[in-house]
Amino acid sequence: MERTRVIDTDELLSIRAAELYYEENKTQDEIGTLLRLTRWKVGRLLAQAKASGFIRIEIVHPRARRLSVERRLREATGLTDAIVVSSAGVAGDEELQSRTAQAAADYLTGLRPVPRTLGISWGRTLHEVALHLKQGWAHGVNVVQINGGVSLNRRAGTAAATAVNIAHKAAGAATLLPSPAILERLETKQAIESDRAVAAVLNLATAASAYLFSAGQADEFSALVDSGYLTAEQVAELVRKGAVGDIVGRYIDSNGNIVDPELDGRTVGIQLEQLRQAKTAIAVIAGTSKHAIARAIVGSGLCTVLVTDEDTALAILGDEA
Amino acid sequence: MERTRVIDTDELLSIRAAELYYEENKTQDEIGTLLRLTRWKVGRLLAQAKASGFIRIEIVHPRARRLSVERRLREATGLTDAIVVSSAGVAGDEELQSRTAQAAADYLTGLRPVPRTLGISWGRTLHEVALHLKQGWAHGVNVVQINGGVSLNRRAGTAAATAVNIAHKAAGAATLLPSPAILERLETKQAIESDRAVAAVLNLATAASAYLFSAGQADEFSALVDSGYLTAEQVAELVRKGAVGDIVGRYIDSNGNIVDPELDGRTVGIQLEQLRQAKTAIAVIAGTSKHAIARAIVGSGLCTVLVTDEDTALAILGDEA
DNA sequence: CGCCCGGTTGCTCAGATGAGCAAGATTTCA
DNA sequence: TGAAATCTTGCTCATCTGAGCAACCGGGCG
Repeated sequence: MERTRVIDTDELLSIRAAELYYEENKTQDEIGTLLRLTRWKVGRLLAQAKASGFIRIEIVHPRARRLSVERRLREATGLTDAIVVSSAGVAGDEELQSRTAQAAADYLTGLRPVPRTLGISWGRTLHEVALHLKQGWAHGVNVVQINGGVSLNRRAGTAAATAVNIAHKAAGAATLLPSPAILERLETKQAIESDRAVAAVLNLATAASAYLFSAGQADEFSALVDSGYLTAEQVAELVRKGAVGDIVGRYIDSNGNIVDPELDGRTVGIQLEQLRQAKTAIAVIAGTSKHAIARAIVGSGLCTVLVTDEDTALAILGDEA
Repeated sequence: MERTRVIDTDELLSIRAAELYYEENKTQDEIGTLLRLTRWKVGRLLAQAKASGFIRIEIVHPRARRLSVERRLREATGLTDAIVVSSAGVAGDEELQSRTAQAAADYLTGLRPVPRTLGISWGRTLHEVALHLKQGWAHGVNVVQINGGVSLNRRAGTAAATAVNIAHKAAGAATLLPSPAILERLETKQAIESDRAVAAVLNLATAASAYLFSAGQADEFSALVDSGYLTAEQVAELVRKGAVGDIVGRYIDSNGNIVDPELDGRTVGIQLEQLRQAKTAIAVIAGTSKHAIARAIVGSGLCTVLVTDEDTALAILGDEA
């Protein structure tokens, strides 16, 4: 900290002017009289104060977005769209996730063209997005799961419920993927994928007109560990190999590459290439623990649209301060 | 927390409008086109957003003051003047004290009429005020100490140095009060007060045209404990009797009354009545631990001017939130 | 069925503000 | 020192914005 920085007279004046302008809402003219300056000088001081960052304007509201950050994200990453919710005055990660989910629901509702088929993953975040969607948010959107996980999930049915909920609220049908997320043996996985019922769903998923998914961090709190697909040790091993998190059940490193091809081979769901080639792939990611995976996803083109919180967005932009 | 509060359409619109206005700085007209509203509606939405408190404007600068809080303080307490420094983006109490001391120095520099004799107390805060004063801040201001404490002070001379420093920078003379702050026996105190040298200083102090002083909290970290005048146990006992802190060495309760008349009788310095009757009595008080004593001082008319930090000011106003 | 009333909308108009320009002040460098 | 270069100042003018007003809308009530 530079304790002894020189503060020149104009800087002080600009602060006095700002106080009178923003706190006392006097006109620049009145301030001019008070400080014995012309009103033009006051205007310039004010502009200077803004430019130096002494004036901070925050919009404090759960639905507030950070348009300037969104713009920077779009420009820096080539995303089609970026939605960044403000974290001003937020207590914890939970509130942040809720706000982000709300924003994702809003985005989905306003999405044009309306997707005929929407491929979705499952998890806490997606579940919350479903909750925030309003009845009738669209008409005739069919929903299809893009990765396995229904049966083994501890709170059985959350994954299915998410898909059904989203479809129902859009007066469409839900198609579930009746398969575990990860199988123990490659042969089992190949067998299940060749099953007509499963193959049909995967084909539908591959042909979806838009995707909506979240991502998980790579640690012992991951949903895949929680659901019993992986042990904490297995995840720790993946981390050693460079994993930063998972997306549709597949663990990737910071460059967006599959970390463990063998494991990946046993994972049921669409391929990452599908997401990379999709015209609309919406990633919804919030919370401090997901900065790394968010960065990896955006950096490697796994989504075209990112819905996230301000801190995650700034982490992606490399703006730690 | 009300999670399910209804957010009406206008509220959401006003947030969108605010984002475009403050973050993207578009004109109200442009926003109107974007949101399919007339520019008047946009203006009203913006006004509504401000009125609802969704727009927060902060001036982030070490020298920034909170004029609105100052005004409220003046109105609520009848103070002649109130100076409140912003605590926006402040790390710890130390930074807060430094800012407040700076503000006190500024106030003193601008004080009119310039006092011929300035009565001051001593302590960490006053020392820092002295440091922040600029060479030549006034011409011919004489400084006189208003309470004892020179000799016993651990870092001997700080108290004296403060007075000398302030006087020197104003091309004036310093008069020191050559006495301990508190004496062990009443007789000793009476003896020392009747000594010609001491009596003369006290007379001068009583006749000062303005006073500048700080205050101490009542706990084991008090400067009087630190200097060896009182033990931690004695202070604890004072607290039991209702003490919230000390001012010019005298402990008062939340109503501004002397807590322990016996102890007070052994304390050397001007009487609190002197401060109450003074035309200009400037109190400089900063930090979370001093909220109670600040409140007591202001509430009981012990100062005409208060220089403090935002949190302390809000505590005095009863605005915890 | 018509009327009244609170609330909202679009507008006029005056005051507030920012962009751009030319004159004046200050610094820099030969 | 002198002159060029740069910065600062005060100004004009066009635009932006808020106050206040009249018209309008929707619903309750006689």
